[in-house]
Amino acid sequence: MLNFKENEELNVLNHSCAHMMAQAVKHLYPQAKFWVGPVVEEGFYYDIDLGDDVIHDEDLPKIEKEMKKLAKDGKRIVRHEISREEALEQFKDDEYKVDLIERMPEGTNISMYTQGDFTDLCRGPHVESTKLLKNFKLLKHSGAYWKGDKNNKVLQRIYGVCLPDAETLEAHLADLEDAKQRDHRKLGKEMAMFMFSETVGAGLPMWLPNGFTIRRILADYIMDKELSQGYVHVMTPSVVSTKLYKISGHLAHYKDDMFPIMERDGDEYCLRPMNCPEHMVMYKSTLHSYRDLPVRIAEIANDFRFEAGGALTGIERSRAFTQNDSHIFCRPDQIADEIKNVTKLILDVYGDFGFETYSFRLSLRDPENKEKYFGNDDLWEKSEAQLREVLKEMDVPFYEAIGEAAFYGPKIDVQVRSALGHDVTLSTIQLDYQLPERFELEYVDSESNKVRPVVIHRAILGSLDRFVAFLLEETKGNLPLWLAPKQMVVIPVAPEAHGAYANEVADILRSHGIRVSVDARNEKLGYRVREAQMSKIPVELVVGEGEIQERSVTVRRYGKKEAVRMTLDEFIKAAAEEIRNRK
RNA sequence: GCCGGAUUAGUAUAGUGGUAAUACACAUCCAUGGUAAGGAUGAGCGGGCAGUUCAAUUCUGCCAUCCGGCACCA
Repeated sequence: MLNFKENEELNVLNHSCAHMMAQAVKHLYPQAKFWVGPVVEEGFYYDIDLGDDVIHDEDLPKIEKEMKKLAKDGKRIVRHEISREEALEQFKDDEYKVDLIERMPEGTNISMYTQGDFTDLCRGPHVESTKLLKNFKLLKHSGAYWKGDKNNKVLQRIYGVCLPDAETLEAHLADLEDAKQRDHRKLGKEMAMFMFSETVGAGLPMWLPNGFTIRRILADYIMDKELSQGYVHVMTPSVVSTKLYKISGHLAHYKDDMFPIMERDGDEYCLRPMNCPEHMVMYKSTLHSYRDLPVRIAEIANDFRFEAGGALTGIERSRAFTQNDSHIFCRPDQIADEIKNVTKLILDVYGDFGFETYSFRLSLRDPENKEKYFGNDDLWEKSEAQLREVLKEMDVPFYEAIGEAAFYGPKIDVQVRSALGHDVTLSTIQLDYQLPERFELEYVDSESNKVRPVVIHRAILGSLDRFVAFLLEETKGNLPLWLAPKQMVVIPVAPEAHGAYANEVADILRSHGIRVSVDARNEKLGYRVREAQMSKIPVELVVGEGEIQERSVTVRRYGKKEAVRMTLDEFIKAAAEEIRNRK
């Protein structure tokens, strides 16, 4: 997928196109005032104040038509500079421009770009003439809060892309269309993985047999990994007393994102939005020696968050989900090693799934906005430095993001891009000095002093839900053999004559733990083969006269045209090997 | 939550101010087969609540859900 921001040529082209779109909008909406029109990874947009007017779907073609005219007209795009004072005078009736100009240092000149009857202040650079801007498409529009603040006025935002020629534009639009085909919500429905129901409630997924099978495999997989790394697994309740969240501080900080509190017999309860506090209480229930640390408590845990309606996105972001969570209680001198181990585990797991496009993000506090966070400056700086140090030592490439920290501490997040281009967190490692303090956690050190441990929160698969969403989009629904809910189907050529052997083959495969079914319906062989291929079953085994004679099967893999006949024993050996190797 | 859009059978879509269509899936029957759709018949549909109208799936309002963004995302 193209990155319009990083590609220099596309960047200039799209920035110029944003100006041309603004010019077209000004022609159609003379009252329009313009905020900013930057280039982003997906193309360009412009934020526009249309007074009381708003953009509707049918307005985009009208704006496009006006833009075509401007591009055909081919006016030169001319740069000139004026002083800050002149600019303030010239734009004194435009509060948005005044806002932008006032941010420039006093005494500097401000550059302006003019094309025909339209002038905008802009740093540039731009293409020479609007005639280079013929191959564009307006993609979508939306309301967008001015300066990203929900208390501000909603501006009209229009998104578009501009490419150098018609062929690349067409190819890009086709790519966008392809991405929609891999949307996990579409695949999930087609493959009967999960469902939603208005009757059950918005954002509350129900896992169908196929989806549940994958979740079970994933849960087993990750718990086995964790066991091998010295974790222990626990289970804690989804409904808890609000006392717990009063201690943790979540009730003060997180209430708006929780389901409403329940009250009965004078006690208050809530659906947990996370399970950290329960693990704190569990840790605290016994006395710990410094020799016993780290204690790594893990849980496949259901959590509930009342996500804003507009945020719900299939199983990528829902209101009920299952975390692959763990809390590592350790001594300060163990932090670096523990974070390293978790990072290694993440890389190991991503390797098993063949993921290649992800990036590590060091999520830091926003120092401008300190009231959002617990704790003092020293601790924050120390924690952030510790995480940064580990990533550097491990030579893991990462970028830093200010304002993305948890309220209790900085994080290392692993970010992936969904089919529709959302940047989402899959795995996370969080360093926390706050909860141990609030829950007064302790261990006994070598001199018999009670000392506070540190907690590392971590999720490898993140939530099973989001992980499945990403897995479906990455594989386009063509799951590897070890994960496919239905791994194989046995198709007898003539059900009456060969059905018994088909059933025998299926039984033998099942005894090897393979998820298999027999399709002995009275349908033509071609029909059953087609159905097997369409439902993306990895392996299809056709058996008829010849196979019965040889005790063999004819194997055809999903998406392959050719079929290979091999003995049942050979086949089982190869298949078991493939599943064991998680291919 | 905010701005815009959408909601027609199990699924994907079409169409209309006079109660609705196509494909696949489903059911019954016939066909009994070697790698992507054998045939016939049948059943099944306008998110909810109001309003306008002789008449609403179609127009209007409210609600719900979904979609695209925005805001949010511990």
